[in-house]
Amino acid sequence: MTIPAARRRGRPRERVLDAEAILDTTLTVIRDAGLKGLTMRVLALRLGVSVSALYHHVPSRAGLLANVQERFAEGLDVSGFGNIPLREALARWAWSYLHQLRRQPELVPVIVEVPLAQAPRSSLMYQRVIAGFAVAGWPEESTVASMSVLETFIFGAALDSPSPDDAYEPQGAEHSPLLARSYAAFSQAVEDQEARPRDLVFSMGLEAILTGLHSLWGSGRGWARAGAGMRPDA
Amino acid sequence: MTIPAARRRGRPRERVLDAEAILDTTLTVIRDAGLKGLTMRVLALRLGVSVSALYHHVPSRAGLLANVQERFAEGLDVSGFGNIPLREALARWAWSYLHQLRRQPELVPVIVEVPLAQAPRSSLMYQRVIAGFAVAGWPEESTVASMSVLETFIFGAALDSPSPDDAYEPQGAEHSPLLARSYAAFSQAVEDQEARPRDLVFSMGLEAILTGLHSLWGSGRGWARAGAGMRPDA
DNA sequence: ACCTGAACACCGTTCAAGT
DNA sequence: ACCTGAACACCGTTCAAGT
Repeated sequence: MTIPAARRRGRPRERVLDAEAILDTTLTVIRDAGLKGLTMRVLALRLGVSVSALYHHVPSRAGLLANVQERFAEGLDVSGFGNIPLREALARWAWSYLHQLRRQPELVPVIVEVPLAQAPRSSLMYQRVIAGFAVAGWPEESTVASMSVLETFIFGAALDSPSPDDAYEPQGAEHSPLLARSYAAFSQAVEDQEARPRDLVFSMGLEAILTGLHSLWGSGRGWARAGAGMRPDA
Repeated sequence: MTIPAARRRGRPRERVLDAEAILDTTLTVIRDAGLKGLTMRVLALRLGVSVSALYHHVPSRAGLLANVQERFAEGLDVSGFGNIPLREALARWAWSYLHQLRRQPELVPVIVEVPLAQAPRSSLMYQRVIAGFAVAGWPEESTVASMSVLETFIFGAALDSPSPDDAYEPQGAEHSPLLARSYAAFSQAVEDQEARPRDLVFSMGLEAILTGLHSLWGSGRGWARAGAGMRPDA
């Protein structure tokens, strides 16, 4: 890191910034200091400019995060759809989705909260997934909801990523032998599978969802049964 | 709202605050102004005290949020476990969980991020759920992970709550007839079921997960199959 | 012990002044 | 057009001074 050359007051002869460079540095800062650590001052410091210089290339901090979301969607693995069996293509997509969210858990709120309207490139990703369902012969009415179910599960799985692996350890276990035994049994399975707890939970949930969805839409009962889980008191 | 009587400088004759009152007002503020809107200044203003007075009853803003999490766990419906069929008890619990998160979506990060170590009362809730699995005869090694899968899905479902119902509407649909048809078919199902899109997705996911988990652990193959969804390239 | 008021070290955003 | 520096209206937290 060289000491940035002091810049005089007016417009420099060569342009110093562009949106791309700002985005790159944004991701680095988020990785290093988290979303809360992403401040315009820190960003400016890393880029060697003044804070207000950023506003010539990015409308606001929120606009910056929309760019983050766009780049994220392009990083997901949709290569399986149409090329390998759907179940494997979905697993590949889901794991890449989770993996990318886990690599930067601080991005989860960004991905979830940025409206799709501000991220047109993200919908290209969705097209690939839906097309995968269609090619595999799933009824058209089932595909959007099925994808949403998977995405919902993935978001949830990404949420507890910051927590340590022993977050499953109960607090008041000494007061409940059953709870203690259950956690011990789960820990044993984790050991046997040579996996991390959260990975085992994710793979089990993924397997259950894919199996469940298939049974739902293969049974020919469709929404009649898919809606069976409606809230009792709704 | 009466104009608060001006308070003199020293210790008042009667105590003005306590942790319970602060928690009540905290929830009100979060409901009105969101988590970002929860500032110590706003909180103090609503309570009619100075900002620094809060620190006599609460260690920090984070400590305040731990209290929020504790109260949340006590509001979940675990009444079904041990009393009605497990599948229905789980559905009741899951819907109450989701419903409470949806009522205050801003609470999601609080619930997820506050370490269980700081919320001992939350683990009482988990005990009830695990006991429900046990009574229904599920293998001990399956219960913790099964509950986690459900919780993961619930968290994910709560995340997109702030987004409007038409968030499922694609952006570039005009470029993809398939995507347009799929969304239309889903919308039709929503109309037929007289449900909101996100409710339909949740009930479908819940149904799929319960069916899938049952098939997983009823097949006698247990983790061997539950682990089948492991990341291909892991 | 419990409250007030002032202070400290931060934020995101705006804008006149410079080239 | 594009950068700087100062300003504005906010944060959470601390602490001496008061009763």
